[in-house]
Amino acid sequence: MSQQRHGSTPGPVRGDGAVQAFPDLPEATIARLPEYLRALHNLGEAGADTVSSEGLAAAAGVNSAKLRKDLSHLGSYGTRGVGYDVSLLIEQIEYVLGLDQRRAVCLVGLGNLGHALAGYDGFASRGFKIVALFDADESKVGERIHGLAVRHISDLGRVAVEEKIAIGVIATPPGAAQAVADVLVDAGVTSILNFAPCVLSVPSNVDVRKVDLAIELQILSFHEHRKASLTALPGGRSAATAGNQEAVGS
Amino acid sequence: MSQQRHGSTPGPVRGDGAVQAFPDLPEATIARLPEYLRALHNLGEAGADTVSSEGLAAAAGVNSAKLRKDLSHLGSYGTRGVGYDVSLLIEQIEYVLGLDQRRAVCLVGLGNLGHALAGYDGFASRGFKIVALFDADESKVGERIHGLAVRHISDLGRVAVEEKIAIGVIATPPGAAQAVADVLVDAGVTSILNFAPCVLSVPSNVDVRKVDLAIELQILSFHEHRKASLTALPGGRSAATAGNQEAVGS
DNA sequence: CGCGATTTGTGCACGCCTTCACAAGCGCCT
DNA sequence: AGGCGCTTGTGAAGGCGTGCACAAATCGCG
Repeated sequence: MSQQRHGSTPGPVRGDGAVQAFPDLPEATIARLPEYLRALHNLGEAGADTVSSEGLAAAAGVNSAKLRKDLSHLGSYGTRGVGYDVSLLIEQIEYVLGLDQRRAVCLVGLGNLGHALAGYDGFASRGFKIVALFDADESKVGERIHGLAVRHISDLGRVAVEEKIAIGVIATPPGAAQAVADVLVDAGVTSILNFAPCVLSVPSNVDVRKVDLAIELQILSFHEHRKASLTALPGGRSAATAGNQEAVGS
Repeated sequence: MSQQRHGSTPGPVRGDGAVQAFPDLPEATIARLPEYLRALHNLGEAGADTVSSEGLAAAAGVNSAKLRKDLSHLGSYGTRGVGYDVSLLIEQIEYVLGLDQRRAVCLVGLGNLGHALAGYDGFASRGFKIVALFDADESKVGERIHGLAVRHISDLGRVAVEEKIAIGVIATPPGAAQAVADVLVDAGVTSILNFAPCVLSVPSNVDVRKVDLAIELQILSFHEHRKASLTALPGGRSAATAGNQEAVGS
């Protein structure tokens, strides 16, 4: 595979033919890279030229040691005594995440949530382009949402192949989600973002990420429950968690 | 503290006064409980009376050993040789998650996403009730969304106290999120669900969960990137000929 | 009543991730 | 040029979570 991002600076480049993609970035690291990226963009717009691991870690809400280890995993080079070059680091992370290539996204299910997702700025601004919308409801077909016409779900398979859809977003009711996933998989889609509250069965080469808004609330509810049962007890520190969330007292 | 769900079956009850809420459920377990709960509801509606750990694990998409360990953590008792009583387990999990108490939720920011969240069925169906909507845009104030009037954000603090808001949902642009969080915290809200793509600073007794749709896509993008670099190798499959090679179907 | 089939609950080992602490490296100032 | 302060990159330790494998327990049946 060619496609080395820029030949100028040294980096994790294998000069000898095979690039071997990415050795084995820890999943936890990958999940944090987008956060670093956003922080870096903010810093860049603020005029910063370089950042220390401490500064970037604070901006991203993580431990500085963790940040350094994450960046070291992807072979990124900062400069000791100085920090990281902001724009260089942005390039590197975007390359690792594959954001230098635009990926076509389709959205299936245009209920409440799907409607909002279709117009969500965050997608376009991060290099993702929604190229097709689908719904099973005939009455919705043809409707234009944020400049894109809704198609009937029976066209999903064909269009997904034609448009080289890379990522499918499922925002249907749970009952329809598995069928949609099957069609997407048949069409060669290998990444699915699932908003439907159900488990999807897919081949092992397909990645599925799930976002369930109700689950998030239930997790918060648990912590509320826990905290509430502690406030009854005496003692100052009512709900001192050994805690997950970062809590910069500022 | 009282509120022991049913005195009949033995459980994680401390007969001696202090109940001490929940010992220390692993965070990973807590995150899975809502998934189990949903699977249980499905099974219950399907007429199942009891479930084996194997069956429930399949329905929830996890390993059966993990499921058993999770349930054992909260002291739940199944019956060896039989399985778990569906309705009893539902009760237990709902109790642990604190879903037996209705928690008031407010939603701040009624853009694209906020609008959808206001009408999202998943909240109400899980026992959460959105009791107030806020936005900074004067032109939106007074508008009724799914039966609830939008109030101006300057009322947030007062209303949050009056309505005993337990959970605040932030769906504002990132620039406004921190200010909203500060107001919520001042009003005594100790749980925040943040959809804005930014880091929030809150006191350590406040729990923040973050949902960032763009991050999910970027993680998928990485895996696409990684997979794409492998398709160059033999056995590579082109999108067109992607036969549906079944994975573990149900 | 006893036995076998079945399923839960859990001790244990392994691997991943986080965190600390520090040596190595870089730039700047004198 | 040399030394000093600052920051990165990383070895090592500890904690957490996962999954295996099996003992304990319960039910049903002969």
